[in-house]
Order: sequence, then structure tokens, then C-alpha cells
Amino acid sequence: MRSAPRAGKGAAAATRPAAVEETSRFDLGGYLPYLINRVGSRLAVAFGRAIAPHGIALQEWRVLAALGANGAQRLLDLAALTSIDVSTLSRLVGRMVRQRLVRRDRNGNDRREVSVALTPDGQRIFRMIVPLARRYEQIALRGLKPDEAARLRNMLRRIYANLSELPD
Amino acid sequence: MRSAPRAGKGAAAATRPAAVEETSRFDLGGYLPYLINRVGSRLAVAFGRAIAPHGIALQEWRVLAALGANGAQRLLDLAALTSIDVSTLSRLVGRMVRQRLVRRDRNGNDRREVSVALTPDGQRIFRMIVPLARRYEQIALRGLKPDEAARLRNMLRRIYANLSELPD
DNA sequence: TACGGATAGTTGCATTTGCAAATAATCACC
DNA sequence: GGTGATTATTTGCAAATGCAACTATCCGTA
Repeated sequence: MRSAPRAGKGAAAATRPAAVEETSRFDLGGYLPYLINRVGSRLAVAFGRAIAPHGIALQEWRVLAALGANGAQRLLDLAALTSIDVSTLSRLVGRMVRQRLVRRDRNGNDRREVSVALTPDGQRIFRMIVPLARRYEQIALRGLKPDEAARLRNMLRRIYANLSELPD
Repeated sequence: MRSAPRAGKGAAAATRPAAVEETSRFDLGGYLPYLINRVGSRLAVAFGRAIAPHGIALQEWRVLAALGANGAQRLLDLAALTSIDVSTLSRLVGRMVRQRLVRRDRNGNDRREVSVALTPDGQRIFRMIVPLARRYEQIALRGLKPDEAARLRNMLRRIYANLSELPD
């Protein structure tokens, strides 16, 4: 019965003398993008399952959360807010309109723009899921002191800002 | 010319008297899963583009990184290591075999298992990309002191452990 | 007012994804 | 040693994804 992924090369490498293989090995467990990605994935899978009984998919929750927290948005802003590609989002919003979760209106001033907003149904579901969201956040942060959590959030915001300066 | 997503409800809500709308609003910018997800996405998009010229997709890099850092793995362990679903990974590894990046052998002891390992070509590409990976990590961490970064990694590991305790 | 370029959103299309079912091999237990 | 449960991987299939091309609208300038 095996459980955790094992490290180390196969037997062949183990018999090789400890010559200077590489000046510095690549340590996955200390690699920030890896640490971020695995936490994000776990969180997404776990929370996605938690909200599935409400008939809401994770991406839909992300839209609801963005709109519920920040009010009506145009598609581009919503894409930035949710990290979802606009073309994907366009179709996702279409589905959510059919589910009566959001409304989509052409903007009067600039009729290229579309304004996406929660419907009453969307509001209701949003408010229903928020406590669940908070619960999962708490689970994630279990054992971290409040000021640690605050520092964590701060660092993530700084990192995001750093990445925002990258070309395109 | 507009750039950042705007907050706030529409004009209708703005005229509404400041009754107790909700005991506590949902603050997206302080919501950990949101902060994690946006950093993860940005990093993925930016780094994915950076390695594209090498003919390697992001998910392929994740496999290369896992194998390069931790040695040959069976599919299940590789899935855990990369946060990629096994069925997706099975096909991804198939492609990578065709690209001669990895080898896939049935395990002799337990012939249900498959062992995935880097080929020389895979090793070469892996070593080629590692410096890029380090560079992007540095960009992300720009302005964070080494001990801050260390604390960040630590917290992410603790959070991951917390999430690991969730049912299934 | 007409025109070229920019911006917002949608859609075509090929690829990727993930769940569930199928397959293959091992294990536990009698 | 045989049998049913368990484990590892693959595959069928429908849905989701993202790039590129397209449409519609707006903006600046002549």
C-alpha cells in the first residue's frame, strides 16, 4: 500500500557515484508557482464540489462573486475580475442569463458595451453561497493567526501587482 | 478611456438611502481564494507565453518539472504532483511520449502501474526552462524580503495541508 | 461628414478537459 | 487456489476552453 508520491531517481541513478550532478537542483516544493497552483487547484475542486448541489459551477460562482461584491460590470471588466477569458466569459454569461442568474444589457452611452448584473435570483444564490465561501476560506486559513493571514493577503496583492507590470 | 473595473452599484442603488443593506458586504479583494486564483492565473498565462517558443505548453512544463525535480513517477503520483486529473494526464503523457519528452513503461512488479520518466530530450528541455522558471518566480517575488517569501511558502504549505484534510 | 483606426463583444473551430465507464492487474480472505 | 473487492490506467463522450476572425460601435482628424 503506497500513498505519497516518492522522490528520488530510479535504482540506476542511486548506484551512480555522487558526482556533482547539478550545481543546484530544482526544488519543486519550494517553487512558488507550484505552491500557488496546488493550493488554487485544491481550493477550486473542493469548493466546486461544495456548491455543486446549488446547481452552480465554480466559474459561475466567480461571476456571481464579482458582481455581488462589486456591482454590475461590463464584460471586459468582469473578465479581468474573474481571470476568465472574454470569449469564454461571453458564453458563460449567456448560460447564466438563461439560468436567470444575471441580466445582460447593452449600455446606452456606448452601445458596444454590455453591462452584466445580478438578477434577484442571482442575488439570492450569491447570498446563499457567501457563507459557504467564508467557511472554506476559514478552513484554508486554519492555524494561521489573523496577522499572518493579513500578511499573506498583502503579499499576494503585491505579487499580483508585480505580475501586472509584465508586457501585455 | 476606461481601464480598471469599477465598483459600486448603478445609479438606482446610489440614490437609495443608506439603510442596513447587509450586515457585512462580501469583499472580493480580501477573499483568499480570489487572491490565490488571480495570481495563479496571471502566472500561468505569463509563464505559458514565455515557454511557448520552446514548443512546450504549460501543462507539459508541469509534468517536466515534477519529473525533473522528483524523478520518475507513476501516473497517479504525477497527477497528485501536478494537480492534473489522471485522465487528462494519461493523454498528456501520451502526447509527450510522441514528442519524445518522456518515456512510459509498465512497472515490472505491479503491471497495472506505469512509470513516467524524462527522456534525454526531456531532461534537456527541462534544464533549459528551469532558469526561466526561476526568473519568473523572482519577478513575482520582487520587493518581498527573503524571510517574507519564506513565510509565504510556509503558509501556502500549511494551507495545502489544511485542505488535504477535507473529505475526499 | 467621411474615413482609418481602435475598442467591445460574439462566434467558428480545433483542442483540452473531466466525469464515468471500461479494462487490466493485484490483493485479501476464505 | 479461487473469488470478489480494490487499485491503476485508459477511453468514450459531452462540455468547456482559448485563439483568431468577425461584427458593431465609437473616436479622432481632416
